Amino acid sequence: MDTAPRPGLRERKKRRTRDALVRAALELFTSQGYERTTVDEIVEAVDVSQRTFFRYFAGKEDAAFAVQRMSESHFVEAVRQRPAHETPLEALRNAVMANWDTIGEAIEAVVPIELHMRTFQLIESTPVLLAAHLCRQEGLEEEIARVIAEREGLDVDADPRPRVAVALFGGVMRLAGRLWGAGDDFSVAALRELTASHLDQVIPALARDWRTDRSGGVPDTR
Amino acid sequence: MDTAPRPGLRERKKRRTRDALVRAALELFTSQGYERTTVDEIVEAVDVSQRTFFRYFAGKEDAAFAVQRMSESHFVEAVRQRPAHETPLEALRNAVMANWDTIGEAIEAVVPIELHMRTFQLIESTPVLLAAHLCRQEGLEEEIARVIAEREGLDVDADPRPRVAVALFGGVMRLAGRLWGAGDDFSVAALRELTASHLDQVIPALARDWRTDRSGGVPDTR
DNA sequence: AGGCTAGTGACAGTCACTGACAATTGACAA
DNA sequence: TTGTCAATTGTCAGTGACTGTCACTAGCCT
Repeated sequence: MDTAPRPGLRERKKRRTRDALVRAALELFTSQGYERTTVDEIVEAVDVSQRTFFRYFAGKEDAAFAVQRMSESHFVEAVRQRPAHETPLEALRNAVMANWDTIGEAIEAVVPIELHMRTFQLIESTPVLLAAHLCRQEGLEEEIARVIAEREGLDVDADPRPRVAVALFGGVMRLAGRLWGAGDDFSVAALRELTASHLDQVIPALARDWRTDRSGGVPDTR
Repeated sequence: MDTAPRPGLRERKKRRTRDALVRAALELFTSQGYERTTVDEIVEAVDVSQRTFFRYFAGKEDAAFAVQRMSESHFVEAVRQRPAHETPLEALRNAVMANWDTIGEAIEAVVPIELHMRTFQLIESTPVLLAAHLCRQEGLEEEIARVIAEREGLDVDADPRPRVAVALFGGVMRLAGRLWGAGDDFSVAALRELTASHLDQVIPALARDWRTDRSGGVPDTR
């Protein structure tokens, strides 16, 4: 395993340009709004041609999700490496939590965490970005459903449970994210707390008897 | 209540133009692809100026969802009018089914049903449209969650169950839609069948004892 | 050193979308 | 019936995202 076999000057330069573009883009997006920021402004801040921007990113939108992508793939990996004795929802919950602790440095290498947090809110409050976010979210859920199915030795296409479990999980996560964005404490800790409390409210409810217990968080209500 | 107090020539003309634009747009989108269809092609087919198109629709995307919007608002109304004795998920299930029977004519007044079905597939297979679809879907779910909460006399913000139930329902619907699009029978009946069978598989599973019954469709699997 | 090639910039062009203003046309009253 | 008002529409010009092309620069490799 050679994770860093001397990147070479060219590679280093590319990455520096790319990171600079991401930083500039997020900084501008969060400070003056996504729509009100032009690609020209971004490339001017980094001093490269517009054409170069579009060689690094498929579009303006793509730049906004650059950091999210890191976090997401990191999360999938975290789920994959959860011990087999955990139930699916436990594994997912623990993976999110662990992710918050370990992803920090990787993000900070590109942009300040604080900027990443502001970007998160930006996405939630910008229709075009929210749409794109939900779409990639669905792709992520499909991927995770497959990981879960494999863990449990199930066939994703035959047994709907992995997908349902992941959809439920995703729904709760999204709800927590929305509430965090609507609140007034925009710290990482606050998001962590909120996520944890929501997950801890739902998971035990699913493990309990859903039929006789009416106070849990069960959808068979009347 | 006067639902049709003589629309007036002006109104009739507006509606005719709008419908023609929708028809032309969907026809072109489904036959040559959404991205590969320009607004100029659409307006040329109807023989109006491009500016007029953008006065009727917020964007190219907006035209693609014109019929969906009808169907959705019709569905919300259907849910609202379900008898109170049905459980939330029963009400949702029955509303979808009833919707398939009654929405037909309203759609046919604008575009052929068959075109609407092809549009559905188009949305599922076009990333930009899918993103927009998921976004508006989320909005719809929020609206329905409120309707359900009201039916059951609950507070949406205090009790998560309405939202969870609706999210679950939405997830199943989306899954059915995806499978239909991936299959080879593109008829309305096929989608109806698929939707029904999926719903009928999940709803009883939720009503049963989720803890002891391991074959249902329950997310607390191991 | 010198050739190879990836990465870049400059330029022109397409397409979605918008603001402004003028021309048209249905609505309605005198 | 006719004249006025207001809604609809067309024309024109402009912005901004995004793409293809081509020449050029700069790491890389022998």
